[in-house]
Amino acid sequence: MTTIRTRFAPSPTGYLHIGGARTALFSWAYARKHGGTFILRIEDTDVERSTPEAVQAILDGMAWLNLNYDEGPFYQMRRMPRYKEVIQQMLDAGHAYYCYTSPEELDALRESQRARGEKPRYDGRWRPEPGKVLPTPPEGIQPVVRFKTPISGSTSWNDLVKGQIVFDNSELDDLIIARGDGTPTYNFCVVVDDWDMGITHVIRGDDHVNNTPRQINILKALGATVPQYAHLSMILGDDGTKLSKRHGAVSVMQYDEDGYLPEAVINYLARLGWSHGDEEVFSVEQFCQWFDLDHITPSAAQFNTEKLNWLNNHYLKLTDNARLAEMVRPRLEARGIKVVESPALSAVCGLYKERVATLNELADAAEVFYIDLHPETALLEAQLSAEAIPAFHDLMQQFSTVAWDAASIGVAIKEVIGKHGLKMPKLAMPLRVMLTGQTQTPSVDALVALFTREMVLARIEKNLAKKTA
RNA sequence: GUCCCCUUCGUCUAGAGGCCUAGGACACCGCCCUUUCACGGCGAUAACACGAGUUCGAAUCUCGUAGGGGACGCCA
Repeated sequence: MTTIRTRFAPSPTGYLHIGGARTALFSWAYARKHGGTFILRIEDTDVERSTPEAVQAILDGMAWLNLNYDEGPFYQMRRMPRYKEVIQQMLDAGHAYYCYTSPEELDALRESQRARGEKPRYDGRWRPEPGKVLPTPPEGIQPVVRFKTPISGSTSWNDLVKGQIVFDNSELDDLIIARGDGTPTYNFCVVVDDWDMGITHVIRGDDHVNNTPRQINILKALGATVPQYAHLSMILGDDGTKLSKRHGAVSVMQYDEDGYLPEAVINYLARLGWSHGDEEVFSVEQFCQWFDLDHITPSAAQFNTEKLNWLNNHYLKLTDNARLAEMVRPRLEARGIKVVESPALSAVCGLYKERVATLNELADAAEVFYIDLHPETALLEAQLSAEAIPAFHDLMQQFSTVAWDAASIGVAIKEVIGKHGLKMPKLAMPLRVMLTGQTQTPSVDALVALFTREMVLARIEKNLAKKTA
């Protein structure tokens, strides 16, 4: 029984987006599930568009999601000698040939084919055949190398996600495996790498389905073992359209930025296109145990931020307060807010984590504890009735001596409203506004207890003064 | 245009011929909890794209139609 070897092979032409992250996650999980090996391979043969920054962005994204690889990262640009060696072998074996057709001629060919309603494809004019007389190679043209695709028959494989897929070889043309300058092209590098690296399961995006028969044919020509393929359908944006810069095709690191927990993103992505019965919430460890290719949905899935938010809130509630504070602190500091020792940020996070979807919302909530707060006058006016003012003076009296815990504070508040014949909201609502500038807060006794006694007294006094002034 | 793929509640999905009067989750709506808003609890609305066929029986199998997506590069 051979061990499972999977790979994630992004091209470093941009950040790691959500679709790529899911592909990586599934490849990774499949290897983990079977005690196999997960390989990271950087497909950087497009010198024009590949950048070191993008490589770093991909590495960062994977690190954030905790998708660790066992081998690599391998860089295709460093494997040039190997590719050239194999190209020569194919040339020698008659599996490939030189083609002198210029890009301009190719364009013209494709255009005329399209005009006739045909599938644009190379017509095989330089393909050697028994008894066929080839044109004389023109001077001064660096030929490309084309793979000699079988002319008849069909190529098929049992896709582990989509089932049996068959392509007529007549649909495939002789693809270029080496450019005029001798550098190999994508489909060829993939084949050589998957072969050399002993990949057993190619788990990749749906957009590669059409490349698969070509790759299988090259693999066969090379006498290599054909791996198993699993093609994952794409992820659509929140609005059901293709992911793009405008909606959702953001870097996974954007989710970090936006205050999502990596475990929430992993859990969400795992459930997007894969299922284990009715299970919705599970750890990565659990996911790795359950993961299989049989339960991957073959159809495209629409990203749903609402559900991600729900999951994130779930994981936020599970996270201990100290860790939350460590994640919220830099977010507050980035806003220029100095987080002081008291009120304790961990306690603030503990009280508010029930009610927020993201770390940024947690930071929003925590902010009022550390700034010089000026509640909106109109809001205070609306909440603070004249009859409540004497009660607030009493409340300050009580607050200056009461034991500083939520229970005692609650008792003190009840005493005051009882004495003044007020309903709870008459006092609680303006108090919320004075302390936080908002009418929606956790229960008022717990809220008060979070602040220092001095802060509470100061905030009440300041707002009372404003009111009476 | 040609080839390939896809199609269950608004969304993610369960479902491998009878267990389906189609289940779960998010969202939405209602009720409860409550000192506001959340959280939580309970409940409701909501789907097998369409048409044929196979079968005693089809969301599940076959064919067709429609719609959607992908690919047709000296990009990956």
